Amino acid sequence: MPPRAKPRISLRKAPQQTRSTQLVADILEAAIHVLTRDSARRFTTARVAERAGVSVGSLYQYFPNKEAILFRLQVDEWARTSAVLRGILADRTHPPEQRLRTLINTFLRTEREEADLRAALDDAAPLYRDAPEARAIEAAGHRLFTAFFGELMPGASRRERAVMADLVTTIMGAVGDTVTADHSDADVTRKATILGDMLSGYFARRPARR
Amino acid sequence: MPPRAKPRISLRKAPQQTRSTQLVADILEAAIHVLTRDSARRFTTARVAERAGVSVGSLYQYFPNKEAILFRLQVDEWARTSAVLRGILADRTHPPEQRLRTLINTFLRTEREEADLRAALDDAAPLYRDAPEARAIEAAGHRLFTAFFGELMPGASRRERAVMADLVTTIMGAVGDTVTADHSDADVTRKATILGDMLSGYFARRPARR
DNA sequence: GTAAAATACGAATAATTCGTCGCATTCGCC
DNA sequence: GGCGAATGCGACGAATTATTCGTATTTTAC
Repeated sequence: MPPRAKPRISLRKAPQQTRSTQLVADILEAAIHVLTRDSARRFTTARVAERAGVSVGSLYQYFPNKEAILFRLQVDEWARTSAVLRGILADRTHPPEQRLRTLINTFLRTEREEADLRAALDDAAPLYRDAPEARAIEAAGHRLFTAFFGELMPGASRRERAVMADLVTTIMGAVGDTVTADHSDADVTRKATILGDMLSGYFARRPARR
Repeated sequence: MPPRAKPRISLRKAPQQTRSTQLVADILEAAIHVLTRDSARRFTTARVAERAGVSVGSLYQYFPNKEAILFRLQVDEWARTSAVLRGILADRTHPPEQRLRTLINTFLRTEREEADLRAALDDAAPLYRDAPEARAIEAAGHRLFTAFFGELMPGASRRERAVMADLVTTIMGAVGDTVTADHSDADVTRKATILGDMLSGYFARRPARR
């Protein structure tokens, strides 16, 4: 296979004046609108530009391609979420298990709020997922958990912690994806509780080594 | 919203003569090839037809649209998998917990074998997922587990079992998705063991009622 | 052998798509 | 007020797409 030119996905140039800053903001807002009201399939530069009240040309001034817009939304989303999670995990005034439960609960609630956007972004994922910038985000999430598992799994090897971080990330992400806007508070709590029982139960009784 | 015309996704007409049966088979095989070698994004009726050594027109004789091909692949895949799982769960000569562990192990190994196709089908999912025929498959999987959980969670309400079936289906699916072709046997076993510990541990110590 | 049904073909069509380019307008600053 | 840089415009080119339809070929039934 020929060494494919990886598509750039970062901003083409940074907006300098206020009007262009606003323009970028408008585009992102419009992008969310198109993505959720229409669908990932109908996510089109023309549609986004029109909704934003901006011309396609202007859009391409700041975003090198369609994928870059999606990626930017994903970055912003992850920034919001990870800030919250990081705060919970770092709060050493509570024992690790409790922090884990709080994290699950908070995470699921966050996911419910952004359910529509998340679902659409997931559908569009194949478009931006392969970019190197996207990998960096995954890695960041992974590190977040791996560090925390140092507390939950005393004596575990780095490799063991990494495997667990992998698994927990996967599980939480998947369960988070099932939480839609029409889940009631009780539904979310139920799922969070079960998941909390499952994980903390596992950590408590974890076989010494295998 | 106008009552959208749902896209048909079933076969347009059944092949009758042997040559047409072969043609459909060729198309499906070619579809797998295109999906895995290329990608969901490049999955095109023209490309599939060319690879199958068949004309586009012939393709449309039997498949009403592109989505129908993808859906058919998904149906076949699920038929293979569910048959195996059903067999494991139904074998009452082993205790439920052991069956659960066997199921997880077998499932993950199955997933590894078909990893490429599965990943591509997942990417293409937005195209066929919303069809009513597709919902039926999900429901079938759900019933499979709900029934089994009657054994694992004696005394649990139907609703409780349904929630668990939901959760377990989600978790297994997600973990299965992480298993790629380059996972070693040891890797798969490790994941299966952890998942088995987690789930069966939970079932064993499940709080009486909440 | 022949007629009808089934099957196969593939060029043509109609829609969409992304991304660019040359030019017009506005801003920041002296 | 005026000048260069930043910004904004939107028609347009080039490419890809799904799907149809009129016609040609093959099979089946009698």
